[in-house]
Amino acid sequence: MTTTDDSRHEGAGADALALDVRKSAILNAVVTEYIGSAQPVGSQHLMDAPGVSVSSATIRADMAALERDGYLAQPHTSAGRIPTDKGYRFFVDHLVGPGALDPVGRQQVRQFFDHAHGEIESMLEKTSGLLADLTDCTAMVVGPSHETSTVRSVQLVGLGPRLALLVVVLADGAVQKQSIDLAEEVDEDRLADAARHLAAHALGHPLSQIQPSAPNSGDPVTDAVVAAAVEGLRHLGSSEPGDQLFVGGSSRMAAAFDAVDTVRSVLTILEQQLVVVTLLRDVLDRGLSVAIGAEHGVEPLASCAVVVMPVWVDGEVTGTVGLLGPTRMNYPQALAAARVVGNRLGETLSEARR
Amino acid sequence: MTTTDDSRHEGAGADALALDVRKSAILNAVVTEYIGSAQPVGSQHLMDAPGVSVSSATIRADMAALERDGYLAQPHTSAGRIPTDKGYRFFVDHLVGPGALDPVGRQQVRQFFDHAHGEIESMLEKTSGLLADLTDCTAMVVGPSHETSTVRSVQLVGLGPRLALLVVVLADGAVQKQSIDLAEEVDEDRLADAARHLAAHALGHPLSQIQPSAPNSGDPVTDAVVAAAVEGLRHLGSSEPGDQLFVGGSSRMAAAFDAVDTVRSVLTILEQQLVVVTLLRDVLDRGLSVAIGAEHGVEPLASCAVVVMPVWVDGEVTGTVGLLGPTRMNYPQALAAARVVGNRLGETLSEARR
DNA sequence: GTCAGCACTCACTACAATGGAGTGCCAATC
DNA sequence: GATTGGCACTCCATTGTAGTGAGTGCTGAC
Repeated sequence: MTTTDDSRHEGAGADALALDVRKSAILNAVVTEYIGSAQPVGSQHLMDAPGVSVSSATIRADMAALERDGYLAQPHTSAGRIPTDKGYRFFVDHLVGPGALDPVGRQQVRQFFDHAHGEIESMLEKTSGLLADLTDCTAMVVGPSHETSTVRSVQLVGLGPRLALLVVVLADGAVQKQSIDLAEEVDEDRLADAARHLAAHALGHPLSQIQPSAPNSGDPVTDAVVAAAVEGLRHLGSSEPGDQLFVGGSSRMAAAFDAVDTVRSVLTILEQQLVVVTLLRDVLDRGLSVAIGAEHGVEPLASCAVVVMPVWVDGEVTGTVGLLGPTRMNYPQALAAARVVGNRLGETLSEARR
Repeated sequence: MTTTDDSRHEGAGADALALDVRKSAILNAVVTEYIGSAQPVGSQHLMDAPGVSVSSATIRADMAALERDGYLAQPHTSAGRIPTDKGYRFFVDHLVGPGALDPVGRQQVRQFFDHAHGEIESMLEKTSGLLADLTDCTAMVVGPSHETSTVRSVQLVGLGPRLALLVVVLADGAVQKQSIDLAEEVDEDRLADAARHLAAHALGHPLSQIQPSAPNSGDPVTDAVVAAAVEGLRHLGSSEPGDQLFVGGSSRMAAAFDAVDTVRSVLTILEQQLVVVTLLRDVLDRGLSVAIGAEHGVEPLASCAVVVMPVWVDGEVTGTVGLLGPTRMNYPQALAAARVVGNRLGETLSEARR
């Protein structure tokens, strides 16, 4: 309870998170150093850190206090300190400024988005690669949800006597398809008829708000096709969003850990799209941009941290970019990269929409 | 040159690959044992192997000969033997019978394909997961190439005043899209006109054989749109096939090796779609179904083996299923699984096509 | 050709000794 | 009273030294 046994302390506010200026500087230095070296850092190495111009003995005392308060930990008695999850948390909350990307990275981002074009999926895929390159982390990009996007065109294409393909184009340029099994043979004219009825029923509505029953056309065969197609549309609208996740640079997880078991369990998680998408959404919903260690509640990722950034398209959050790395990841760099890429991605998508 | 110094030898054919019956049995046992245990196997453990009813001393002599001929290797002097790439090669060429999947696996495959439906991409994705589950290897599925598939429908959907989306449906059910930048504003009617002209020009032809120039319509604006769209069509036809690769179970690579470096380099390769697709095609083109170690010429995969199986759709090879594992992977199981899944996948795709 | 026996090799393990980085504590100092 | 140099202590990591055992190659007998 005596976290601030020092005279100079800044506003001992609601929670006991406030730290001595020097203790902050020490914590800052430990985290920064450990992020770089992955080795426990001792009091000697901190003497020439900025904001810490005291002897190693004093640093030791402060470090002992920081350990008591749960910000630092010791792998073993005669080792240096490493940050705990709580330590990282304080670091990202109080010690990491807004921060900008390094010039090389800025250049990379600019070049990428200047040449971004074509299909949205391949662009998102490439964006995940870019983020991974920038940060040396595994990157995740969740594509814009099409929930609110309205139907711009529907089409029925016959592929076989009893098989048709429903092709839907949404206002944001997404194309979705769904094969429709037909109860009986339907010729091209009937399909075209059905497509017209379908268009009248669905155009301008979001997929999720399409009414289950379409008005009758008078022709029972056409009506059956329309009914099947409406079912298909509704199915598209309710399908899980997992198919819009792009993971890039998963090999970087292997570079981040030296225990092959950890790598395996993390990769296993990354293969489960639903888990990843849910994780990112959860973190975002809790108003966080960083989730460290146990904070995100996915056990196999206990030694990982997640950085998320929403993607705004036309004033609405429709996508997410995320980074996954070890808890000792480079937070300032990761935050800056995620922010910049998320923003530029949002801008690019907004432009494409109009 | 005296690889067959024994009286019983089977047709000392073109190359000196023929081996003593007993030596074959020993090699077989070593490979089988090593695949299971990942430990060098010694002469003692082989005494009760099938086809080897001799003393350990005799086995030692044979193993020494097998080592001289390059089929086996010793990690160090006083260790057992492990197979070399050449040893594995002999194993798969001469010692692995056609082989069938275990009943549980067969059941899994049956169940999977009985319920396979819907979009082709998601089915291929899930197929890669199935193969990975069956074999505990990383699985790769290359989707049917759309090179020969004919255009079934083309459509132009306006997304903005100067932006249209070209949506193409191919006869095999594939949907491709390409955004088209328009030089000037074009209204819906003109787009529909252009789409009609486009359809007349392209319908029934494979994407790759669409002529660069379409007949004039009389209206210069429409013609400009058609020209841009034809350009888009041809671009789709010539685009690299990389986007049709699905990799499943990449986490299994982490379980296969205990050197984290190896895992990283293999994962890096798996992220390069073009490399993987080229690799699979190369192996197939050389008439092989297995490529071991250095045989496939991708250095970072030197400690890996690849199993490939073509996917026949309507009497034509249009896709590939592949497995990637350590050179000590379970070849009989992998071959059986790849064969069964490849066949069933081909059948399912053929059915969907008609 | 096969086999039992034997000497030999060499990774693996356990154990003690050493060095060093880092700590906590304390008395002296500013 | 916070800071500091000094000091004893802890414990990991490294090195050196057997001892063990699995496995081999060789040889002479059958």
